[in-house]
Amino acid sequence: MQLTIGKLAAAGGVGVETIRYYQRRGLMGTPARSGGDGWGGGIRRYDADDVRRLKFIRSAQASGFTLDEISELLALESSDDRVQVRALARQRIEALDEKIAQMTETRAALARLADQCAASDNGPCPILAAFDR
Amino acid sequence: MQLTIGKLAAAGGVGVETIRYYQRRGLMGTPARSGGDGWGGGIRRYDADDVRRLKFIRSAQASGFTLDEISELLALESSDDRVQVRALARQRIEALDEKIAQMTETRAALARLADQCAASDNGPCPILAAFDR
DNA sequence: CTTGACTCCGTACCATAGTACGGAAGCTAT
DNA sequence: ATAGCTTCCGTACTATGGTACGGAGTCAAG
Repeated sequence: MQLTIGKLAAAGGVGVETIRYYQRRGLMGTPARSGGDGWGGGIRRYDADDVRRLKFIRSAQASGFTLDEISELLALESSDDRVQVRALARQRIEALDEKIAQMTETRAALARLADQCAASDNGPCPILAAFDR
Repeated sequence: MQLTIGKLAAAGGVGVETIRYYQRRGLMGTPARSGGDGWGGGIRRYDADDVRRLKFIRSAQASGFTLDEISELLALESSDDRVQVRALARQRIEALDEKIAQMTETRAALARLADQCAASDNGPCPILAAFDR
């Protein structure tokens, strides 16, 4: 499978400029522009690994990791330091657990708000009160 | 309870500049600078409601809402439109549920990674593979 | 009644994560 | 072989959420 940057971007659901931005940030490599003969020349070609890498970046990002944190994670891909990898993974799991807990709390507060707002029929809905624990 | 902006900021765990930024954004009001006589004059005073509002902003923010979304939520505080309030609350709950699900998935992938990395003893840890569903 | 901390306000600057622009060169279908 | 889409690359601009700065005014304590 050989992809142009446009196809890669489409496969990952991002814009071409985003790929180029990730390359500048060092999150993705820039493949050699496979020279004049046979196939391609002047234009860079991407493969399934690049698609996987891109999808990884997007899902990590959707989970609240910054690009710097994702870089760190990706750097371990080519490292042999299993201790480091496990440590970082656990650290990130903890961070996620905290965020999930926070979100779950906010979710409960919003549910409370909707309930209280459905219950009474006069006066404004107690939005701030719903968040007072 | 009468607070200066500095105390309010401390109570909410933010910097003074952050409060002023929220005021500019319309997330918090700027109380009148209670004039020359009796108490205060030239300096604005805040109260417990402001602290509550500030804490609300911080927790909504920690749950991934943008300041614009928080504005929208806060605008309902003084509104009588219960239908609107409930609709918005439910919409936000759905958004949170999606984010929580995404994070839970990423958490599982990271746990998989830590496991696999602990299991085998040679070669690099399969970071990207751990995210291949 | 002065000193030193805090407030007020405008304006400028910062990091993060892109998005847009524009010219030159490459590729593809007719 | 040429029109027309893509790629390549540098540079510039955007939005979000602050943070910093500087000068003037205010307040509480000694």
